[in-house]
Amino acid sequence: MEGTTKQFKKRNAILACLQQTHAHPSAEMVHDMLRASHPDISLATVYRNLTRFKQQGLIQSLGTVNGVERFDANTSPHVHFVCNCCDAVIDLPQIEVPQSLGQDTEKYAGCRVQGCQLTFTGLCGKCANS
Amino acid sequence: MEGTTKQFKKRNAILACLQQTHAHPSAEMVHDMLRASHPDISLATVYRNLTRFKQQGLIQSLGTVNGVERFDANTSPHVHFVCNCCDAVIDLPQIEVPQSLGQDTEKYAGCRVQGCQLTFTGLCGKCANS
DNA sequence: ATGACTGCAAAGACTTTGCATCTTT
DNA sequence: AAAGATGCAAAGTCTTTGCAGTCAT
Repeated sequence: MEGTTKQFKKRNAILACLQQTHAHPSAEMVHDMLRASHPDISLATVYRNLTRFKQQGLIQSLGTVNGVERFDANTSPHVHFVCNCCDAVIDLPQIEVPQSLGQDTEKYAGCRVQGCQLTFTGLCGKCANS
Repeated sequence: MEGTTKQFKKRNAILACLQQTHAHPSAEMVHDMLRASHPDISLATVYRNLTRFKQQGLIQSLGTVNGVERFDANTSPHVHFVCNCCDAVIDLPQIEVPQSLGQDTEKYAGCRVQGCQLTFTGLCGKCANS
């Protein structure tokens, strides 16, 4: 068979991994997660494919948390919370950034806004209670 | 004299540099800017003092832009615009993130919010017209 | 003397890249 | 055979750190 999910195609596994998790993983986290099913997958392949997916718009980067880039397969704009203690990243699909803020930005900065990212930081539930 | 601004005290020069610019510089940008007045300043000293200022709360990090950390001596929470083309960072003191969003975040994520960062991205005035 | 700050170079952490190999068409 | 994907190791960037020398008190 020649479908899109041949077992030896690691690219699909990497994308699937990102789509199935809510952990907003780093390259190394993806690598670790895939080791069970693909014992010989290399970190370079993970990096190469993450870069590719990013360029294709299949995933987005959340920027770096403690020096490490984190990724999200949910490319629709949404708000995140990052725990200062354990580096967990939590989605907040319920929250919306008022459109007017983008318009104000264009007005005040004389720029053209293409995207926006709102990130709250603090302590996640677990870390707050320990 | 023994004031706080002895010429051989580079720490003050680094902080002053950050306070006097709106460029939200990286360590290397600070280093370059200070070379004129302090020809022998080392990049390590800049990094060391930036780390120190951050810990002391004298400056804040904006996170990384294209893999390079950027700093701001304005520690009051405020919105930024980052140009995708030239990496310029622009302050938007006029814009405010509704308080309610932080409260909603605590509610939905079950977390304790300590800070928030809103960053718009796009093309700055210069890059949009060229 | 003691403690603090710095330059330099080495080390570290994260990411990218060159090359040979293997797979797929 | 040709194009593409991958592993491995080397290289590259950005940042931190160890150590010795300098300055301040």
